[in-house]
Amino acid sequence: MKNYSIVIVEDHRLLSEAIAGVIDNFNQFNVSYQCKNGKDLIEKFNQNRTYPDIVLMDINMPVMNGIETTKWLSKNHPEVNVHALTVDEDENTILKMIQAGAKGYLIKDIDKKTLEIALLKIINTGFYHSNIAIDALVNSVTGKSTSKEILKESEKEFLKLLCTEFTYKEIANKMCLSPKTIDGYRDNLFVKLNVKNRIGLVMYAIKHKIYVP
Amino acid sequence: MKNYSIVIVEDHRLLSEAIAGVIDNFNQFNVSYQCKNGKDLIEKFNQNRTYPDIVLMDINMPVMNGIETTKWLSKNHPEVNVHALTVDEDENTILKMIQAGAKGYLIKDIDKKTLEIALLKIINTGFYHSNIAIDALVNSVTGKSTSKEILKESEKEFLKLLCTEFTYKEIANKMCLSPKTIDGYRDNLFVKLNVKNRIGLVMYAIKHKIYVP
DNA sequence: TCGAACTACAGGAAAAACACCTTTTTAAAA
DNA sequence: TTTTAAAAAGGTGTTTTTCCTGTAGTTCGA
Repeated sequence: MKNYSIVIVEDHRLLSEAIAGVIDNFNQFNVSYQCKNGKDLIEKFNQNRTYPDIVLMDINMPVMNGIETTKWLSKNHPEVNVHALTVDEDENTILKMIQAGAKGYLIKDIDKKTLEIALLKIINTGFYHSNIAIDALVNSVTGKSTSKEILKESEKEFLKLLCTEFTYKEIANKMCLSPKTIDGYRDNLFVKLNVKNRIGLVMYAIKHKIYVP
Repeated sequence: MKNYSIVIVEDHRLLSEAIAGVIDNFNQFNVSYQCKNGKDLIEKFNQNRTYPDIVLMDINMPVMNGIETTKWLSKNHPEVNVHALTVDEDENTILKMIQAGAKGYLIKDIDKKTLEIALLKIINTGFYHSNIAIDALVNSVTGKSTSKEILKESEKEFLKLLCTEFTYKEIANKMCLSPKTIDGYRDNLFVKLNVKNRIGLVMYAIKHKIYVP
């Protein structure tokens, strides 16, 4: 029976070690090494000449996050199975990871047995998705998707300012635009993001990590 | 050499099992059982007649959170060492846990070795705190504390509703109060929390985890 | 080169939010 | 029972936000 190697990319050390411990107990799998973030992973990849079968990737990390790292891996080591392992992300993040090349999406709220089954399925079929990821995919296909990449830079900039105590007039000033243009930005976003007022926009910005409180 | 028993209270199954795995490898410690939340813990405590030496407690959990559970333990089983084990909480939450009776505060970003050292220190001295907890304590003593317990329940309830797209009139309805009373609540909070508008209140609520997006 | 689509911007009106100040209720203390 | 303080509610006026509709300039592809 072949032994498959796994690399964990996760910034919380205890969690990382703990998951490694769980996986090392599976008899078909072993953890080669652990990385604190994407940059760390790239360094280790560049100095080793042997690559793992599966990379388990956290999404929120300092220095270099899961999405960027996954993109790098898809480009430079497409033979490696990247799988997201995270707590509770929104649909958008899940889709971004999948677009970036992740072959699967696991939520951390699974038990040992399920993790083992998931890893085996990844090896055999190339993918495994927790239900939440399936939902996101279905929604994106059926067009119910919350939003793909509809936001322009100026709108993101605007959303960030919305999350402060500035009035629209002040925001217009900061962005060097007429207050009436700002009105337009806002009204567009109301329709695009399907919210009724500024609070709705603020919540959107926070949930999608455009503004981090 | 005595063997100390530990109970883990943590809602994410994988994480919970993983930590349990790490701890079971320490030769002076073993995990008696794991609980999904505070309610679960109380049930297990009530049916067992033997209690653990240490309880490792997550703070954010559904059903019954870490603070409430810690209060219950301090009252009903003061001989049990409760220790918070969590990711990154604000000063307020740390202080609340300590007030509730937690003997220590560990951040999840520690490595295996440190966890073992921490557990030993807990057994021997009764406490262990990650640096972040020390900071919070020092700040609270030196009066720099962000905010103690200035908010009443009704105000927290109001803050939660503020974070939605409801208008003040609708909020008044939900709270069964006159819109004018709601105006008063808002104006009070503006002064108390030193913000200018609803956005400021929303940000306060989020930063202090009164509302979780 | 024509029009479709997009961006910046305006006017105006109605609704909601904000400010300030007063009065009534309620509940507890003296 | 009177006093007092806090909570709830009312009045009035200003500012900001929201909602419409509409125009001028630009870009870009057919």
